[in-house]
Amino acid sequence: MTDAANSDRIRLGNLSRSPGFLLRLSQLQVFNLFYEALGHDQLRPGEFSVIWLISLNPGVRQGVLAKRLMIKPAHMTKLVKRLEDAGHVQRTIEAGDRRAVQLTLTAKGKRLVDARKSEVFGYIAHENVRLSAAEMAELTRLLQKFVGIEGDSL
Amino acid sequence: MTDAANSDRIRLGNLSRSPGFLLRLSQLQVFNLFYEALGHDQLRPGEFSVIWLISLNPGVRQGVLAKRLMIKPAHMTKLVKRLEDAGHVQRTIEAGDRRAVQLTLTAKGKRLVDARKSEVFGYIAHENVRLSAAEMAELTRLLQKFVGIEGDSL
DNA sequence: TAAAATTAGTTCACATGGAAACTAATTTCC
DNA sequence: GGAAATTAGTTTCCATGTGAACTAATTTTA
Repeated sequence: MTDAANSDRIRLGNLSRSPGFLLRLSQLQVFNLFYEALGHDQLRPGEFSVIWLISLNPGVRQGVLAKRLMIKPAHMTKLVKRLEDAGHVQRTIEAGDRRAVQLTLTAKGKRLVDARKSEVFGYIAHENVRLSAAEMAELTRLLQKFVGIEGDSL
Repeated sequence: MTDAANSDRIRLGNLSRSPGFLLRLSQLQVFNLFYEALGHDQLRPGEFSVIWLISLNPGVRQGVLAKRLMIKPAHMTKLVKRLEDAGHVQRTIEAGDRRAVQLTLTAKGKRLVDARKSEVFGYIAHENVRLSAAEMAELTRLLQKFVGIEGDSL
């Protein structure tokens, strides 16, 4: 039973140092924490990101949002449609350029952001995580640099 | 044109410090690097992980692999079937427990691992990345700790 | 030892996200 | 000013991955 075939402890070799693999595992773990904390309602991470950015940037074009969030335009169309159907987002054809769609929050959307923001930005409690507060801060700093986000709001 | 509605520079607020968001962006970036370096053949990250682990742990059960890689059993079935159809993996019903499936590499599978491993573990060149070698090492260390992988092979 | 519970894996139906082709509006370039 | 190119967004179809229900084999328990 100490044989690799039957043990749960398997050798990872270089995979245990592979950033891609570690990022994938990390993201799955964070997703699980998110859903434990916020899954009770239907709010999903991507959806909150979108309404959050609309609340900070009212009137933003959905293409600009897609680019910043690295969501493909085709997917963004569906995401925004869901948010519109749910009554959180208002779509407006831009006056100057009738191809473009401007996004704003409805009153309901604003209430949702307000009600959930503290949970959304606080669901990674240090009790649930193997890193200290200082390590978590350093991890965040390195990830920011890795993806090219430097300041607070850019 | 400096208005949020029309600018590509949008405010992120707290999202710019959200580990979940940063992990997602990081993973997309790493995926892109992987596909630039290795996309020419059909090898995908998940598939390589599987044959890599089989090469290090011959005879491993596919359920054990699924658990370690955080792949759902239903998906693992399809993944392994693809690898079997491609002639990389051999499935064997375990003698002692006929419910279980043991995985080993074929000669072709071994050749694939050997041929690609240096690329797979080296595609994140420091030229392509905003972090120094030391920062990359620290990021890797923190991610390992975050997901609970401590030593090399566990 | 027979019935109940658990475990390993599979199948099927669905959801999530992406690529390619498309429409409509705008800009560029003779 | 009109054809060609570009841009914003949408639609359609497909690949990837998951949940739930299922089969078969094994273990537990009364």
